[in-house]
Amino acid sequence: MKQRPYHHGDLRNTLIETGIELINEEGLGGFSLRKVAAKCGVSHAAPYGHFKDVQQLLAAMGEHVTAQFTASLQASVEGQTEPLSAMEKLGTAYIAFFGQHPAYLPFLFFQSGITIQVDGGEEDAPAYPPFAVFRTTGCRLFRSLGLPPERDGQMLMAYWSLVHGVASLQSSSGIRYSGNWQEVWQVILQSGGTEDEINRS
Amino acid sequence: MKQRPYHHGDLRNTLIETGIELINEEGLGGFSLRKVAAKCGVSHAAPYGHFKDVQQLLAAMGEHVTAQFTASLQASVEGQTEPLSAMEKLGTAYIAFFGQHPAYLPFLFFQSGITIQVDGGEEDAPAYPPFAVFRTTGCRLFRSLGLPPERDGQMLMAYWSLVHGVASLQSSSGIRYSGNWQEVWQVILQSGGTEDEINRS
DNA sequence: TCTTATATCTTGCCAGTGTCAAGATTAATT
DNA sequence: AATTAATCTTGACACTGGCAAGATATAAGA
Repeated sequence: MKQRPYHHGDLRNTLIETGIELINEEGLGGFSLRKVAAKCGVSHAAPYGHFKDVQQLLAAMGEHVTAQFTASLQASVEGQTEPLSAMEKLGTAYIAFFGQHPAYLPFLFFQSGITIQVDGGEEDAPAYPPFAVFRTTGCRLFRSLGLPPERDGQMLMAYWSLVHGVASLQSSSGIRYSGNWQEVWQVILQSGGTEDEINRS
Repeated sequence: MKQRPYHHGDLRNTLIETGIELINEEGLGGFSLRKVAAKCGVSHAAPYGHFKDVQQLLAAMGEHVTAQFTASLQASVEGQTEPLSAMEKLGTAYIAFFGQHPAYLPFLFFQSGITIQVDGGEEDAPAYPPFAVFRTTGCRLFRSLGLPPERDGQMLMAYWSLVHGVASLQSSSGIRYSGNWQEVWQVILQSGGTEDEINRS
């Protein structure tokens, strides 16, 4: 039996992955730095060599999960030729992701210190990766529907907010809605396909 | 100087209100049972006479805040004769509430153990009070637009999800969207006003 | 009124948490 | 080989939620 060497070798990454495992197993409330350290077979203060804070570990975990989230969204639209179908698949994937990982929503959006940066006009900060998938897929749809590009921002934020709201309401509180969610967020997609006048201020 | 009597007199309610104050001052992360107790001028174990858990205190606080929330929504539609305008005002009030109390969204929807019960068809459990305002206001609008009542569920959940999503994205992560939010959630309201065919499954 | 019982609050304690400081151990560099 | 730097451990501190036992005030019964 070879016991672990004094130096772990790749503790930083192991902490991140083990921390994510812990959140999936015990939820966000069951997370603690000392549990993660113990799960890695390391003393309770070892993480402080790699993260100055518990918040910093959570932020690193958040980035890791966000990358998986982005990849999941990307995969959902890969190879979709029909723009409307792609947008629907994207919404489904968004909600399914948080349905399969109930702890991720409070974790990603309230605990991990990740900041969501949508295109802010003049400030050219890197966009929030999941939103970039929305923008790519959405703009493709809007062009195919002949919508003016000026409305892209509105439509994107509307669809994103709607999908995010569905995910939140489903994931957070034990919401019971007997209807079909898919029909719900198709409401907004149908709205884009019509030629309603937009002459209210 | 009259020091407080041994028996507080109304500790249960004071704990609830002081706990809400604490959350508003220090955020959800800064909340602790002992801080609340100290703020009430009472020992750290006194709350256990009124709540078996910290979760139970949080739940009671959540109900209290939910009541305020409901009142705020109700006030926003009071006296509104135009159905569309009422629905817009309702959405604005929903988002404004969490904009003014940034700590309430994670608190209400992830921490406090309140359960959100939407009309579940056969089970006649009490509906989530804020949603009841949505239903009243929404159905009034949908009737005035001549929409079939079968679509009420979809439309209500869509609008609620959208507004909730906007509130979440705004309140949770430091989201930066340079556009006009009001235009965003009008997208979905406009969708109801048209006669698009609904013959997709 | 005096005693008893009940509700309420306090003190003291425990395990668990995040965080820091000091020391121990190993890897890297010269 | 000797020194330096990186990494991990141990021990401590203040804070947290929760429990048990005792103190105190109110209510009820004689």
